[in-house]
Amino acid sequence: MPELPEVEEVRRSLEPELLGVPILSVELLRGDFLTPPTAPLKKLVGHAFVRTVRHGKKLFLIADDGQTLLIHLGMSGRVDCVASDSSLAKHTHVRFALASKRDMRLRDPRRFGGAWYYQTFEAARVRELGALGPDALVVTVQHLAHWKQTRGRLKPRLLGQKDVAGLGNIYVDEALWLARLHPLQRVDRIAPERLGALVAAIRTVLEQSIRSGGTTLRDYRNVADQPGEFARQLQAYGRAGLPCLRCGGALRGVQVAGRTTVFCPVCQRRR
DNA sequence: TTAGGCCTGCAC
DNA sequence: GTGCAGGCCTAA
Repeated sequence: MPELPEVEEVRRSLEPELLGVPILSVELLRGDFLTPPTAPLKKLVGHAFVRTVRHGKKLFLIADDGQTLLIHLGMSGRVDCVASDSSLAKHTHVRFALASKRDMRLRDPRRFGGAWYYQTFEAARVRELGALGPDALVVTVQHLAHWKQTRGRLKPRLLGQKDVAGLGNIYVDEALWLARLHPLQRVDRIAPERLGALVAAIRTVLEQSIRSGGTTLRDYRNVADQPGEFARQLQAYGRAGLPCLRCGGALRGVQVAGRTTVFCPVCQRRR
């Protein structure tokens, strides 16, 4: 579900609900959703989150004393902001009651996501960002210049989060389609101008999706339970067999690194 | 580099 | 019932 645009929409829609509002109580309903499971969440009571930071698909909530909660939404995670007296939805794992008489609730049926507690934001960023590449919204050609000296295929590398952070299956396919690059293109053989096209396409696709509130295929919702509207603008993802909106040829569906992949065999030539 | 595992829900 | 799903980690 959530890739960079969806996490960004969650962040933006969460801020007005959360920032500066004192936390009245914290309830961990499912211990193994939190790392470490024994983290002193109660120490957040009396404090307020005052800042949010997103890097790739990771969302940091930073309290006024530095305590930091990292949220990763995995495949089915969501953050709900609802009245504190509203009934508890199934698969709600953490509940923050706020002085506004509203709750922030972390919910995740498949539990591929989770929450991580840190005493300080610095500790969180050291631990969480160490292995991540630059955020996909600000990645540049210079960041990818070292690809010339490395092996690997384009789509798996973009999904790996180490070169660029924030792309998942949907937006990789969209960006590759826009940049006219084949998903199995060797990264060391991408011409400089094609690399520029890739970086530009990544930014374009992500910014357009953010403007639409992200992509809702089925589950994704922002904190106010609103879906994203980018699904209708998808050019490649989910369109295998349908005509390419650029050349009219049939889009092809294949498996790449075990992931469903759609591309245009005419526009996206392998070099 | 690929396959499998982690989980649940949903379409078929 | 089977197969599949937007993520990501581990092991072979």
